Order: sequence, then C-alpha cells, then structure tokens
Amino acid sequence: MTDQAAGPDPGRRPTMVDVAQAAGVSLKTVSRVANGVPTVRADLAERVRDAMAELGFQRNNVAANLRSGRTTATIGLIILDLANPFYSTIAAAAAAVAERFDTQLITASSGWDAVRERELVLDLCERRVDGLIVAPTGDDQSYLGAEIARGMPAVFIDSPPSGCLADTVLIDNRTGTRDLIRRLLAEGHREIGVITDSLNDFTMRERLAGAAEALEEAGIETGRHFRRIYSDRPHDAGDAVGAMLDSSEPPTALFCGNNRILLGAVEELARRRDRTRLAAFDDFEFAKLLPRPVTVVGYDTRTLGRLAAELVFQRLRRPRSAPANYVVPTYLVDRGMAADPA
Amino acid sequence: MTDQAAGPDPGRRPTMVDVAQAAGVSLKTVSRVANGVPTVRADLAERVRDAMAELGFQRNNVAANLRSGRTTATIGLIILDLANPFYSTIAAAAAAVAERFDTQLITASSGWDAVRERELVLDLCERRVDGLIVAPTGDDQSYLGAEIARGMPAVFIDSPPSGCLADTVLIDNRTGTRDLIRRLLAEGHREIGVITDSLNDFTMRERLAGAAEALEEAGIETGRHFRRIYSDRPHDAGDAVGAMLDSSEPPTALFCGNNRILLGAVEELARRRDRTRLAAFDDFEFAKLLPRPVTVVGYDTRTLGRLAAELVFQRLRRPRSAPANYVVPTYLVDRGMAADPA
DNA sequence: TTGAAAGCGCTAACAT
DNA sequence: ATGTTAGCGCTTTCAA
Repeated sequence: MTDQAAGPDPGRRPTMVDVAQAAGVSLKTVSRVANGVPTVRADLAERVRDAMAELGFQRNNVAANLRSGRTTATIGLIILDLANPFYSTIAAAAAAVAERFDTQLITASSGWDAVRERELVLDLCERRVDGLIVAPTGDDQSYLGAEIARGMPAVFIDSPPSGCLADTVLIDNRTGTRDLIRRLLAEGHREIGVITDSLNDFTMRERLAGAAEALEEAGIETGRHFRRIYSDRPHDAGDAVGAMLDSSEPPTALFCGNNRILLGAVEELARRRDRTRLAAFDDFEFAKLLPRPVTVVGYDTRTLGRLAAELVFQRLRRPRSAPANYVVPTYLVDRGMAADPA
Repeated sequence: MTDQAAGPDPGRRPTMVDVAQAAGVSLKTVSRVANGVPTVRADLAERVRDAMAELGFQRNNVAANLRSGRTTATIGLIILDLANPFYSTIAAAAAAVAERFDTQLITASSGWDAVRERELVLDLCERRVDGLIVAPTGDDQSYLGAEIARGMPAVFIDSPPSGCLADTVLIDNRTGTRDLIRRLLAEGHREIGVITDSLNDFTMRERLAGAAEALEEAGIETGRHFRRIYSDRPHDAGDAVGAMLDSSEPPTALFCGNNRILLGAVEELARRRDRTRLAAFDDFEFAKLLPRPVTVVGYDTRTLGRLAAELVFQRLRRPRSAPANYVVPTYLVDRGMAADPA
C-alpha cells in the first residue's frame, strides 16, 4: 500500500502517453509542453505540468533524438589514459566547452592500444555521437575516413592522423624544443645530451627534430649524445643519464624528451650529486618542487582541449569547410629550486 | 562522379532497410546478421555482410536500444572537477570497470555547484544512463529518490548523500586522521595544530572528528590549536600557520586537512626556516618531492572508483538489494625529503 | 530458417 | 491552439 502516485505499471517509467492520459490532453500537447512550445493554452500547460510532476515524468531523450534525427548532444573523446593529468586536463577543458552547447562528453581511454582505439571510435560512431576528439595512438586512422566523409566532425589532438584528413590541434613540439636547446647553447653548452623514448611517437620525433635543428644551427654534430630509451620506467632514463655521464666526453647539459624521463634523470643526478644542467619538455604542476633547477618547455593543455572541442562544434555548423590545423604555442620556464648557496 | 559506393542519398547513413534492399533479403535477416544470430543461412549472411561493407553500414545503437528497452551501455559519473587528479583517477578506474561490461562513461563536472549537480543528474537520467556515480557537492540529493526508487543504480562516492538512500564508497577519513594524530602523540607532541578548510565539507568534518578523537584519547584539550581557513588559496593556509607559530604557545606539530593546505604550510615553514613537524591528509604523486619530511594519510583512489563502478553493475543485476556502504582504508606513509644533515 | 507486422517513445507534418 | 497520423531505425512478437 504505497501512497506514491504510481503509473499504470509501477516500475515502468511514465511516457508522454501516460501524461497525456492523466492530463486529459493529446500526446502532442504533452510534447509541446515538454519542449517549451509557447502556443499552448496556459491552463492546459498547467494541467500537463501537474501530471508530469505527479507521475514523475522524464522525457526519454533517446527516443526524442531518434525521430528528430538531430544530435545526441554527446561528443566522444578518445585519449590514451584518463588518469594522466595531461589528458584529464584536456578532457576537463573539452567538457567545459561542451557544456556551453548542452553537450556531454563520453571519455574513453585507448591505453596505447591501436586496436582498442579503433574499436572505441567505431563504438562511439554507433552511438551516434555528434563529434569525436581523438588522441591517436595507432599509425592508421583510415577507418575514420568514411565517417568523416559522412560529415562526422573529427578532431585529432597531440598527434595528426594517418590515412585520413581531419582537423588537428597539436603542440608546437619542434619550436619549443628548438628554443630550449638554443637557450642551452646560449649558455655556452656544447655537449648536450638528448634523451627520448620511442620515436614511434610523433611528438617525440618532433621534439628530437627541434633539438637537431638547434644543434645544426650551431654547427654542432647532432646525434653525438642522443640516447633513446624504450621503456616507461624512469629508472631506464636514469641508466641512460649514467651512461652519458660516464662516457669520455660527458655532456654538460641534458635535455629530457618528457617529464617522465626528467624524473629519472633528476633521481640519477641526485644520486651522483651531479650538477649537470637540466632541461626538459613538459611543464607539470609540481615541477617547481624539483630539488634542482630545470628549464622546461611548457604549454597550455587546457587550450588544447578547448580548441579541439570548439573545432568539433564549428564543424558541426559548417561541415564541409577545409580542415583546420591549430598549433598550441610553447614557452620556456625555469622550475625546480635554486641550488643551495653551497 | 564519385566511385564511392553511395547509398540512395549520399550523406544519409545507410539503414538496415538499405542493406536489406542491397542484399535482396528482408530487414529482419539483416537484423539477425547484425546481432550475430546463428540461424541464418550462410550464403544469405554472406550477402548481407557484403552489402553492409559496401554501404558502410553501422548499426544505430540509439534506435536499437529504443525498442529493446535494454541498457544504453552508458553510465554517468558526476564529479567536482575532472582536472583534479583525485577525480580523474576515479574516472579512469571506473571506466576500466565499465569497459569489462562494454559500457562507456559519461563524465561531467559539477564544479562544486549543487544546482548544476542536480541538473547533470537529471540530464543523465533523461539520457537513460544505466547507472550513476555521484560525488555530491550539495547537501540535498533527494532529487534522486524517485530515480532510485525506479531502479536507477546510484552510487555516491567520497561523501554520502542526504535525503535519499544509496550505495556509498567513502574514504576512512576519521580513522586515517586518528591514526596520524596518534603517531604525532606517540612522538611526544602535545601541542598539535590542526588546519582545515570549510567544515561544510563532509570529508573535512570527518577528518576533524578523527583528530579530536585522538587528542581526547590522550587527554589533550581539543580545539586549542584548531584553525579553519575558508579559501582555496594555499596562501591562506600559510597565514594560518603563521598565526599559530606566532602564538604564545606555538604547536610543535601541524596537521593539514588536505594537500592544498599542506602546500601552503610547507611554503610558510620554508620561509621561516621552521622545522615544525608536518603531517597531512592526502597522499599525492609528488609528495615525495616536498622539500621536508611529511607524514601523510594515503588511500587508493583507484579502489574508490573501481568499487563504485562495480556497485553500479552489481545493482544492475540485483536492483533491490540493501544499500552497500564500502569504506576505503587509509595508511600512513612518510613523504618528502629527509632534512639536510645540517 | 525467413519474413510481415507491430511498436519502443518521441517528433514532424499536416490537418483542424 | 490542439489533435491526428506517420515514421525515426531498430527489435520483437508471431506467422509462414
């Protein structure tokens, strides 16, 4: 014996038909009220609203969308790992833009798995998201070509797509690194160690290219102190640092291709009480806490996410415009704590 | 003149009807093939698959779901701020569980706005998500009562709901803080400063209660060195620290209610070259980089997200079981770098 | 094993 | 200003 107002079948969600019946009006009138159409007599609208409240009606947006063929008010974001602050910041920025368009964000992580990336994209297409933002991990995104041709807005972030044409928002990896290496050169360094991880990664290739550019400008033999590590463990970066420092002509400055490598280098240098000049790509929240000075290449991750989302909505309005290619600028900033006054 | 296989209306997405026509079979046969129903003659299935490939057919999952009334294979996660590592870690862990159920996660940030929290929940309900995970910011979640009664799985994380009954996954704030304060007491500290921010926050109230418990156990007058700050700026935490240290009986140890407060305290102590014993709630990735030793209360954020998502799917299977209340345990860990050997 | 018809909950087009 | 009818793209009866 419940005193709750119950529909014909408790447990079933009330539909517009139920509301119409309860309010003694037609289904269409309920629809009008639900959509805020003004041409409804006030007393009828009132009755409908009462019935809605009594039944606990909630419009089924899935059904509403089906017939209208309009948008699902959903965009998909495929990144590598949501737990990584780089990507979660992007997601937050994209969500903030989506909010302005009353759109929700479905975020999925590919986990550096190209097969999964493809599955996720296709799944999101089957869900009829209004657009996609993809941080690609595979080296073939041709599976998206058909979707893009059909008008699905797709924006690639961090790395460009292969095998299809789409909007991109990239970080200026090359210029950032070149500027940083130039700084080291200006300080008088001639032996500059460069540590990257796998060059399968577009961003890492760009950074390496930027470093090479700066070294070539200065007439310095490139590749001399390049060292590539193939793992995610900072420890391996430490080993690379160690090997360089133990060589016959050790570098006087080190460039680390990302913040993970930097942490490994910092640890190794601390162990050795070595004061080799440090520089790295990627700024991060706690860089200022690093126990030694480091110059890093920073960029505004939020801008990356914001631009990507804005491009989606832009393309939603004008589907057949030429692909846009945005580049997020970088800056140099000194982090880490100053050396103890001896 | 395109050589692309084009449906009747290029730009329109091909439907099962188009595929059926192209394959010379009925709509239902296409549906069977699309769903992997085995009772289809091999050659027919083959023809259907060919037609699908040629037309670039992709099932519309929105429509599929509408009739079957089944799940949308989507769950909603409402947190305070996706850019915050605490929440993005939760989101990533929840997404990992969802993946096992072929479910996607819609993540939305309320931004500490109770009105928006409510709007987001209702919007996600209208989208017919299969379940909700909510980190509440408002102090009234009664708006979810009707949904929960209808069988919508809802799990609250970090703080319990008010005004409705639901599963919860909370951190053991009270025990964690009590253990930490006990540690300080065991070290001989008697004057312990406690800095919290607004006590509107459930977690902060719990932490304060845990601190009070430990102090009372030790027969120490509580509230003596309690100080509450009302802002997000670490600077204000620094001011609170300063005021305590400048008092006639300064504390010999400080407990910071969260990591933001801790950072403010660290800065202030560094400015003063003060070596007051530091302790705090919240472990965080770079805590080990802090320039002075700190004992912190840690917990596994991933577990929080994982349990929450598992509860959603559990409740999806058995809708009317009693609400579960999980508590994520805490641990003490020493972070920060040892003091210089003077 | 295959298909025709009905219908999910809603909106669009057309009356009235 | 209101209602009627059709239909979104699919799944679900139920027949054949």
